[in-house]
Amino acid sequence: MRISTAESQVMKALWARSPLSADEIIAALPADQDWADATVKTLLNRLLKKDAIAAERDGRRFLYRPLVAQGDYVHAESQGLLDRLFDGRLAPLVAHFSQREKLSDQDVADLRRLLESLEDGK
Amino acid sequence: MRISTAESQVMKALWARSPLSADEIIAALPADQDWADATVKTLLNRLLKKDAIAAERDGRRFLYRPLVAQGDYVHAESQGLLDRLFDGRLAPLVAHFSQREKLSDQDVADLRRLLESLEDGK
DNA sequence: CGCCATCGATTACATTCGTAATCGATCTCG
DNA sequence: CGAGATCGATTACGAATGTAATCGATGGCG
Repeated sequence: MRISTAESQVMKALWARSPLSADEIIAALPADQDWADATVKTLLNRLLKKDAIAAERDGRRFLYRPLVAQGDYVHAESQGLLDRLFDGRLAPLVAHFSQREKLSDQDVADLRRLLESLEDGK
Repeated sequence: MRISTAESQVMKALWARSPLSADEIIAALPADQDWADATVKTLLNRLLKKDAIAAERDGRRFLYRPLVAQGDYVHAESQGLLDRLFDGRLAPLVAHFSQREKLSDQDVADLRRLLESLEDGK
C-alpha cells in the first residue's frame, strides 16, 4: 500500500515526534502547507486504512503514531527512483548531479567523508 | 506539466532513439510492459498535449520525437526526491543507502572513482 | 439540563493516471 | 471501385489523489 506525497507530509510530522493528536499534527505541519483541518483528518484516515499509522484513544481524541518506519518509506521511494531512472544503481545518480554541476563543495566533502568512513569501517 | 511514470516509459523509448512511429515505440517498449496498442496511443496523445513530444507527419503516420530532454526529466525527478526526503542534499541519500548496507562494492568503487575524477578535474 | 464547540467519520468532488475500446478517416489490395 | 486494414483522435472508466465540507456523537460551559 503506497503512501502518497500528501500523506507523507503527515507521516513526516509523526516521524519527527509521536504520538500526536490530530491537532498537534496540524500544528506541526510546515506553515506553507496550509491545509484545512479537514484535509489532514482525511489523510489521517487514509493512512489508518492503509495501516501506515495506528490510533490510540486518549479520552476524547486519538493519538496517532507511525507503523511504517521512516527508513522503510525513504528506502522504498529512493530505490524506486534509482530503479526507474538509474538502472537501480546509486553511482549513476551521483554522476548525473556531477555532470549537471549540481554538486556543491559541501556535497563533495560530505561524500568524501562518507567514503572514508566506509573504508575505515571495512 | 508533469510526465507520469507510464508516460515516461514512452519517453524512454524516444530518448533511446527518435524519431519513431507509434508502431516502433510499441515495439521498443520492454516486453514485460505489455500494453494494448491503444494505451500507447493514449500516452502519446497526452505527451503531445503536454508538449513533451512533437509529432511530424510522415505520409500516413506520424513520427514522434522528444521535446523534453532526458536529462531535464531525470534531474527534475531526482531533485524532487532529494527535496522531499533528504533536505535537498545528495550526501544524505548516499548515507541512507550506506546505513542500510545497500551499497555494493561496485557502488562504492564507482563513487570513489567519481570523486577522484572530480578532484582531478578541479 | 441544554446548547454549542469539538472530534473523528462519512461523503464529496474535480483531476490525474492507468488502461483501453471505439470511431472516423484514409489507404491498399483484390 | 469497394471492403477491410490501419492510423490517429475521441471517448470511457475505475482507482488514486488532493482538497475539503458536512454529519453525528460527545463533552464542557453556562
